[in-house]
Amino acid sequence: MLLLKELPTSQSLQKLSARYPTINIRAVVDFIVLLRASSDISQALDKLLAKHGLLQGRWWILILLLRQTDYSSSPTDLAEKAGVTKASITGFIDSLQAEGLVTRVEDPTDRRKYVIQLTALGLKKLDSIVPDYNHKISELMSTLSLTERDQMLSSLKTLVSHLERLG
Amino acid sequence: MLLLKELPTSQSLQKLSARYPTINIRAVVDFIVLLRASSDISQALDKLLAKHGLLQGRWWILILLLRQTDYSSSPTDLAEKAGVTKASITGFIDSLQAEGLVTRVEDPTDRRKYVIQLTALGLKKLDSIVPDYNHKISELMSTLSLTERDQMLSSLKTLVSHLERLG
DNA sequence: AGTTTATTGTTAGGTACCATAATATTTACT
DNA sequence: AGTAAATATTATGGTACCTAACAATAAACT
Repeated sequence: MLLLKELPTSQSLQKLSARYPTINIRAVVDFIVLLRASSDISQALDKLLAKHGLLQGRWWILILLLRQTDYSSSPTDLAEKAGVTKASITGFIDSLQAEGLVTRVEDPTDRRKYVIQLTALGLKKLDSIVPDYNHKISELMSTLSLTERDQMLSSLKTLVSHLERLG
Repeated sequence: MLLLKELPTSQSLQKLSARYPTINIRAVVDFIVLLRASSDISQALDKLLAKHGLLQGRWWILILLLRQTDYSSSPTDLAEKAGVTKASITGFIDSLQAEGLVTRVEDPTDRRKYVIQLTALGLKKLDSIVPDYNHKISELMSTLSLTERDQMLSSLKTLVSHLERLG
């Protein structure tokens, strides 16, 4: 998603303030700095996954399967847990199946259903990524103390719980 | 971007820990909570903009133009400040121009160049959005004290400055 | 038992947001 | 004058979504 690299300068803020006198500059700047940082972190994760030949969509589907008993789940369940439509899940499954990382297994009790399951190859792939992923995430997060992390996450949760103020 | 709605449960974490004993659970959970919050905030902004008939890409281009003297800038400059390629900018400009929000003005001194400028309609559109946007962002951010915001942003900046640890 | 309703997953078609590579035009350099 | 560099666009393609319509099946109702 497009997001400005260039944060507002004091000059451009003065300009904005002149045209929109009621603006709360501090709030608007804080907000964009927050968005910018979030986006940078997400993009860094993209880059890490790309090194392992994965993209975010497929990655999170694999992680969801890893969490399940038998490493398997239904498309509907995956859709709910991933927060996308079933139609979107179909695409991800197609792509993962094409690489042999998951299979569609027919449900014996209900012929409408499929069980999506990690293959041995899929699990092997995760084994080759997750330890490295864990280590790097741990390295990154350890640049903050536990207290700082608590405070940061607590603030973020406060914001999230008030997001209806934007709508 | 796909991002899990479903955060890990203690059960799934135990499972993960069994398979990957070196995992730093706290770090991995903190990281996904951070991503989840960031994504929620970004999506809430999408929703706010959608109400005004805009999407993030076009919105940020308009904001960039608003910051410039004469509300105008070159495609190359916009590309740099937005952090996308010039080819991508061409698409955004096409779309904005189709709605009459910006114009392409030929540069009199260099016939390769165009100046992208907000139209009166574009400015009117911003005038109809920005005060509302400002007010809502201000409302949202005011759920945190200035100190909390400072701490949160400072922590985020620390993380961003160490992102090379992921790569 | 037969009909309607609901559920499951896929397909079809479309949009937004990006990238790379190739191209045309124009300017700058030597 | 000839080559190199810069500017913007087009062409092409990929990822990540969506909605709406569909086919198959199962469940509920009468």
